[in-house]
Amino acid sequence: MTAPIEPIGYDPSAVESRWRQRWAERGTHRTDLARGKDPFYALMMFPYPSAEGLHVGNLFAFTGCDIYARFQRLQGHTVFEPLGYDAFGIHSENFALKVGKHPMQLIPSNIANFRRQLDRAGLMVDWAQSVDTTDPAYYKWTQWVFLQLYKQGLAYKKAAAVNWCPSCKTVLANEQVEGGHCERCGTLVEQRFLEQWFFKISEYSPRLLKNLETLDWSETTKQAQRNWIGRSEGARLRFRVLDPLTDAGSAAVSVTTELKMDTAEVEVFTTRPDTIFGATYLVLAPEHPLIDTITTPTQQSAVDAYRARASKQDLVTRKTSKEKTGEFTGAYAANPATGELIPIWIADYVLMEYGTGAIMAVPGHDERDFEFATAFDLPIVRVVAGEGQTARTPFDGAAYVGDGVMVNSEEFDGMPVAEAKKVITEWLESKRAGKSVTNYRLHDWCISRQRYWGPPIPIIYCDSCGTVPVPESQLPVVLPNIPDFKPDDSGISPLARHEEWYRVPCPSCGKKARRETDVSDTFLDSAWYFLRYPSVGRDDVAFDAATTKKWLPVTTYIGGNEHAVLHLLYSRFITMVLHDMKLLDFEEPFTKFRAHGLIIREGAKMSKSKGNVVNPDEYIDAWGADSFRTYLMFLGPFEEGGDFRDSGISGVKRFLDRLWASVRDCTSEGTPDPEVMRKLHATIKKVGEDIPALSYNTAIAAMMEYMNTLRKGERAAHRAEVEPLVPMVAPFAPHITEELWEMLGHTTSVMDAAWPTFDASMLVSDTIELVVQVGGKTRGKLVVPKTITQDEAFAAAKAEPSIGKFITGEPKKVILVPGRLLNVVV
RNA sequence: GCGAGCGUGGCGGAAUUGGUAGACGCGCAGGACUUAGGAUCCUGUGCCGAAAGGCGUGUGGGUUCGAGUCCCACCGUUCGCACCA
Repeated sequence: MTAPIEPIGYDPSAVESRWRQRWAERGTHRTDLARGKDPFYALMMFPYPSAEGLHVGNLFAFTGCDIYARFQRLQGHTVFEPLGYDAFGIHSENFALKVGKHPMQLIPSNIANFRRQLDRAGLMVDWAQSVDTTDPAYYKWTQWVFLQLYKQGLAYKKAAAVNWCPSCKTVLANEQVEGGHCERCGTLVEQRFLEQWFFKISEYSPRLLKNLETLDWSETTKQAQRNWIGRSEGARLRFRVLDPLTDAGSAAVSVTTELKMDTAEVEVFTTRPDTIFGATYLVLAPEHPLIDTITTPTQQSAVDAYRARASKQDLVTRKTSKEKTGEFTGAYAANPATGELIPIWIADYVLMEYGTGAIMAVPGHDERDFEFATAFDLPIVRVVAGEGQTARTPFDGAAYVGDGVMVNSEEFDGMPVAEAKKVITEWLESKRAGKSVTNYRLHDWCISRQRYWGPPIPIIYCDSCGTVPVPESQLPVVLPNIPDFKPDDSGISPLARHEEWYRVPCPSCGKKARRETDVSDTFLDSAWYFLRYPSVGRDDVAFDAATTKKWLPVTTYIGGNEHAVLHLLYSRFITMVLHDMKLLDFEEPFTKFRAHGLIIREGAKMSKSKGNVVNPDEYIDAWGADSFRTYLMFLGPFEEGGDFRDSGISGVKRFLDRLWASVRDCTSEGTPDPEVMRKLHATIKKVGEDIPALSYNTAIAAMMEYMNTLRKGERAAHRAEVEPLVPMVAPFAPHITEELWEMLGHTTSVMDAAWPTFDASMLVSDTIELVVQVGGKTRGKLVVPKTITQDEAFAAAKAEPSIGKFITGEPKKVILVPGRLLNVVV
C-alpha cells in the first residue's frame, strides 16, 4: 500500500481517540429503549468473529448501515443500532481443529479482537445490548425457541441422508466435500441415513411466498426467495401397478377391469399433465419405498445393485452429474389416459425429496426424460406439435419443450397446451386418476448437526416416556467443555462420547434417560437474534413484550445477499411461528431489507491466496477511520460494491482536510455569498435524498462539489456557509465532525444536532441555461429568462452567431423543452 | 441450462420522465509557493484535429426532432440456482 509519509492537515489519530473516549464517557451511543421517541431499529448482519479479524467486507457493510442509522438519528429518530457475534458453527470448529485450540478458548479472544477493531471504526453501536450466540445466557433462549417449535408440533425427527466419510467416520457438511471426496483425507464420500431433527418450514411455504409481496426488500433478494420456495402448479397423478407375475408382458391386458383393489399405485407429480398421452414409462427415485414391493424377482439383484451404488454416491456429485443411469424394476403400470402398460424404472435423476419421488416420463417433451429414453431405448411419443409441426414430425435429437397444440392425444387433439393442462387434469380427476396440486420446492429445515460447536438440542430420550423436551425451567442445556471435541472414528457426535454428560434422569419419570447429543444448526442462532438485542439483560424471558412491541419489527436491515435465502427465510419462518403463538404481534421481522455489494480489489475478489486482502487496521492507522469509512462508501454504489484501490483514499482525506481548514478559518463577519448559499441548499437537498437511497457515493461527491465551490479561489468561508456541512458529513466521518462541531462552539454531540433544512426558494432562479441544439446536435447554450417562449428562444438562438450559423434556411420544426433545451430541426 | 444484474475516458465511477455524456475522485500535464516537494494551492485533462469541425456510452439494427437511457438480435462479463419433473 502507499502510506502517506506524514499526515497532513488534521491529525486523525488524536481526534479519533479523543472522541472514542468521550462517546464512551457520555454514553452517546446508548439508546434509551424504554423512553426514546420515534424508535428506529437499524440492524446489520452480525459477523462470525474469525481469527483473522475484521474483514474490509464487514467494515463496508457495517459502515453503510451506520451511516444510514446516523442519518436517521439526525432526522430526529431514537436509533437503536446493535451488533453482536455469530460465533457458533462449523467455521469456528474447523478453524479450532486446524490450529489445535479449543473453540471455547479461541472464540473469546477472537471476539475481543473484533471488538477492538470495531471500536476503532466509529460505529454508533450500543454495546450494552450485544449478543454472543455462544454465551449460555443467549443460547438458553435458542433452545427455548426450539422448544416452542416442538410444542407446536413443528419439530420432528426423521431419517435423512448426510455426507459420510468412511475413513474419518464423521459427517461432512456439503462444503467439506470436494468432487465427491472428503476434503481432509480424500476418501470417497458416501451418504448415510441418520435420525435428525427437522422444522416444518415447508408448511409455511405459501405464506413465506405470499408475504414477499408486502415487503420492502431488494428485488434480487425477493426473487432469490421466490426461486428457493419454488412454487409450481401441476397435478398429482396415480398410476396403477400391474401384478408383474400375472400381467407382465401382456400388453393387451385391459387395466380397468382386471386389477385388484390392493394393487400398488405410483403417485407422481407433474407440471405437464397435458402430456399424459406421451408418458411412456415411470421413474422412481432410488430411495422410493415402493421399489421393494414392485420389483420382480428377475430384476431384484440388478435393482439392489443400482440402489447400493446410488446410496454410496455422495450427495454433491449425485446432484451435479448429469449422466443418465437407471435400472428397470420389471414392473409395469397403466397409463390412465391410454390404458397402455408402461415400464417402471428407477433412476437417480429423480429426487426423493421433491414432489412424490416419482415421475411420469414424457421423453418427447422433457429434456431429461428424452436423454434417459434415448440411453435405454424407451419409446418416445409426440403429443405436442409446435409451429409447423404435426403428429408425425420426428424429434431432431431433442425433446420439444415449446408451446403448441395437442396431438396423439385422442379427443384432446388440436387443443392448445395451456387449455389442455386444465382440461386434461379435470378429465383425469373425473377418472379418479389424479388431482391438481400446487407443489413447493422448499423442504423442511434440518437443524441437527453431528458436531460439537453449537447449542445442544434440548431433548431427552427416556425408555419409558419416549422423547421428552427439556423443561424450560432447566434451560440452558450447557455445552460441556470437553477436550475431545473433534469428530473422530468413535462414532457420531462428540457429545455422544461423554456419558457423564448425556446420562440424565428423565424429567418426567425420573428414570435413567439420555440427552440428545446433536447440536443445532448455526442458522437457528441467527434466526431470532434480532428479537434478543433490545431485551438483552432479561434472564426471565427471551424477549420482553413491551420492548419488543416498541422496537420491532426491525425498521431497516442491511446485509449481504449471500444470506438472501437461508438466513432471511429462516428468520421469517421463526417469526411467523412465534407470531402464531401470539408471542409477537407481527409476522414479518424485517420491514425493509437492502443487500449491500461486495468489495473487490483490482478487479478480483479478495482472498488470501491472491494476497490482495485489505487489512483495515493498516489503513485506519495510516489515514484514520473517518477517511477509511468515507472512502469505502465513495468507491462505488453501496448496493453494488466497488473496487478498492490504495490510490483513491487520498482524495477523501483531502476533502476532510479541507473541511477542517474551512471550519478553522471561517468567519462570522459580513454576509454569506448568495451563490455559495444557493449551492449549499442544493447540496443539502441532494445529500438528504441520496443517503436514504443508499447512494452514498453520490452524496459524498455532492459534498465534495460543494467544498470546491466553498473554497474556490482560496476564499475563506463564512460560518453560515460551512456550519450546515458538518452534520451532513457526520454520518460518514463521525469523529472529525464532532471535533469541528465543538470548534464551532457547540457543547453537545453533532449527532444530537438536527439535519439542516433546505430552502426550496433558494434553488430556483429567474434565468436558466438553455441548451441549444440544431438538428439534434448541441451547438451552444444561452442564458435566458425561465419563462422564455419558443419563438423568443428561437430568435435568441438565431441572433447568437456561434449558433445561428448552423441555422441555414427555414427550420422544419422547433422544439422547446421548457427550462432545458431548444432543438431546431433544419 | 435457467434466473437476475452489469458493459460509459488511462482508472473507480456520475448522468430526473428519453433532453449539455463523462459530475466527484484517482492518475496525468502545466503553473504558484518553496533550499526542496512525493506536501499544499490554482488551472487544464473523452478521442482525432493546427483550427474549423468531426467521432464517441460492448456489437448490429430500429423508434424519435433528440437514445447511455426505450425496442429487437447478438457478444462479453458477474452473481445466484442448478437433473425441482
